[in-house]
Order: sequence, then C-alpha cells, then structure tokens
Amino acid sequence: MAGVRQFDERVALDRALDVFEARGFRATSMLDLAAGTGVQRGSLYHAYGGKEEIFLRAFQEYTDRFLAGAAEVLDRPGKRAALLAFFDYCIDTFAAGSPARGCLSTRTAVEAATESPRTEAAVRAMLDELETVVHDALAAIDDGVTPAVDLRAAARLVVTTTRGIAVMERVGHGPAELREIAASLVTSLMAP
Amino acid sequence: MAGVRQFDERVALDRALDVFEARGFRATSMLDLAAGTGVQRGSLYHAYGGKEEIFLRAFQEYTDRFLAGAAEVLDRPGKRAALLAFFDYCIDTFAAGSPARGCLSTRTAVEAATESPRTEAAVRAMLDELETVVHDALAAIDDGVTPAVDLRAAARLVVTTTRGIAVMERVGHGPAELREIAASLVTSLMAP
DNA sequence: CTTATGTTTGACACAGATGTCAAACATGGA
DNA sequence: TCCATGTTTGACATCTGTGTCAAACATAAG
Repeated sequence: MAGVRQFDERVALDRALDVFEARGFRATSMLDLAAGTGVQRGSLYHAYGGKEEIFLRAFQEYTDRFLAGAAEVLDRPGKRAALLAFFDYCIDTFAAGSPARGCLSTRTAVEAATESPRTEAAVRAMLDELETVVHDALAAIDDGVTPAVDLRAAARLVVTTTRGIAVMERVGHGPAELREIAASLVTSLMAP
Repeated sequence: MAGVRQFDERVALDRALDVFEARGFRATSMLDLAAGTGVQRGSLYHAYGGKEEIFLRAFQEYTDRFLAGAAEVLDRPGKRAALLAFFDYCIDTFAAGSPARGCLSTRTAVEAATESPRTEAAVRAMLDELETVVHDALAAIDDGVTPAVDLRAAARLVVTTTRGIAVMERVGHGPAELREIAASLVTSLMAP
C-alpha cells in the first residue's frame, strides 16, 4: 500500500464535528470543513465523497460519546435522582460553549432529516438507542418508585422532553429554566 | 397616491408562508419566494427589503392562526380532555401535507434563531404566548383535577412537550406514536 | 533505487443566490 | 387629459458553493 493518507482521519473528523456543531448541517459547506479540518476540499471529496458522508461519520462519533455519557450519569440509586442527573447532563451539553452549541441531533433532525434519508435514519437510530439506554437504566434501579406510565412509554417521554428542552434552549431559555422544566417532568412522571 | 402595488399583499404573504412551511427558513431563497408568490424578485426586495422581513410577516400570520386554534381546542370541560385535544391539534398540524409539513416554529427556532435575533424573538414570543394560552385555559377549567406541579410549570412543560413531539415527528414517528407520547405526559401530569 | 499506487493540489466550469438599478410602466389626483 | 409618484421588470455585477480533474506528489513494497 503506497499512496497513503496525509492527514489524521480521527483528528479531521473530530474537527469536522466541531464545525457541524457550530454551524449546523445545512449551513456547513465543504469550504467550512476544509478550513476547519485543515484538509483541502479536493482531498475531502476524494476521501469521503461529500458532506453527507463526512457528517455521518462525525455524527457516529458524537452519538457514541453522548450515549456513553448518558449511561454513566443514569447509573445511580434512585430513579428520580438518575433522571435529574440525566437531564443535567443534557442541559450542560446543550448550553456548553459560547454561543451555546445547542443539541446537534435535534438540530440535524429538524434541518436535515427530510432531505437526506441516511441522516434521518442516523438520528432516528440515535434516539432509539437513547430511549433504550434510559429504559434499561430505570429498569435496573430498584428503589420502589413507580412511574405513572409503563417504563417504555416513560423512557420515550423522557427522550422527547430532552428534544423539547433542546428547542427551548434555542429560543433563549437559560440552563436554570431548562432544569425547572426537567424537574417538572420528573416530578410528574415519578410521583412521590 | 399613484403608483400602486400590483399584487395582493395578503395572498402573497399567504403563499410565502406555504413556501416557508415546505422548505424551511434557511432553505428558502428569494427565488423560491418569487416563484411561490408569483411576484418578481425585484418587487419583493422593493416592497419588503428581504427574506427576513417577509418571513416575519408571514410568521405573524401563522402565529395568530395557530394560537387561535389552540385556544379553541383547549376550551372544553375537563383538563385531561382539553390537553389531549390540544396535542391532537398540534399533531394534526405537524403531520398535515405530504411530505408532512412539520412544525414551522420549531423548525425556525432550531435553524434560524441563532443567526437572526428578530426571528429568535418572534419564535420566543410565540412560545411564551402559547404557554399563556395553555395556562389560562387550564386555569379556567374547574374539574377538580390538580396537576402534579404548579400550573405555570405545567403549562411550560406542555409547550416543551409539543416541541419535543415536533422533533420526534421529523425522525419518522407517526401520528399514533406521537399521540401516545402526549398521552403519557397527560397521564403523568394529571394523575387520576 | 525504482516502481506502482493512492493522495494532494490548484484550477476549472458551472449553478444558484444576492442586492441593486435604470428604464418602462400603471394609476390616483389635479 | 396629463403629471407626479410609487411599482415592476429584466439585466448586471458579484459572491459563494459545487463537483471534477490532470498533474504533481509521497511512500510502501519489490
């Protein structure tokens, strides 16, 4: 194998992810990606084919990290505490950076899903997995607290609420307000 | 006053709204608006200045209609029934058309709010009003059912959930699934 | 050292969008 | 009727992004 790639693929995709998080899928051009990664546009086309392919690879990295983090914070005794920690984790992620990054998966779902079936499938898969992570984590906590609805429905409602919170963040609600919304859900769902 | 506008402003803004609903704020160009409204691009620039201005006017129309519709469906005896009817109304709106239109305000919040303060403010105002509409409607229903959290928080959680549902719609969840999510929230929030 | 192989580079042709403008136009009021 | 006023129109210059490609290049393997 001669003719070897001159850039570090992991570094490049990592930087590409930064660009996508800062600008969103639609607004990111191949020019932006070239600038952000330090790799020439032509090389990016040669190596990956185009923006969608690059996005899908970077998004996979994002998904893996996010889900791993979620599973970690959910792992504690007490369903209520676990959920509150999970929402804190989400909100911290959304609100990080200045201007705030927002939630990449939500952004992608809304702005890119319709025009790219593969992207839609990737986001959908991510949310399904997140639902499973939440479900399994709650199922593993045996503290006598029972949700108002069955566990699968509760998990889906929790995931849906993270999406709602991500949207509320975009219109200017601060972390404190977002946490209040989360607390309202947890109180409702896990009645005392 | 000589030199009079040749197109019907109400019709044009109505059609512009269709275009924005079909393609989203970002993806809509002045060319698209010209095609959609039947008004020449130059005339649109002359009359409104640019895309953002046109959007804000069309969005105001959308907001008025949506809020009026929401107030109407929320007006019934029984808090649970009112909320379920409200979610049905939202879901029907999001799922209408093929491909489904989705939720314009959610879409706009996510894809346009950061890059246009006026747009962000418009969406924020719309959501604040929606929260008030929900709050006032629930406050007016005296059926003995009490939410698990205070009414203001409940209203905000409901609005947040409509946003979450709008996102879930984008990744392929159908109306039936979306209604289940709504039902989970209503059950949790308004414990029997 | 040489070769074969895949990579990098800058340039090219093209498409779509922007914002502006002078000239042509339509029309209410004098 | 004619004029003043604001509107419409198509064209223009410009910009940003796309996707492709031949030539230059780097390097692992022989």
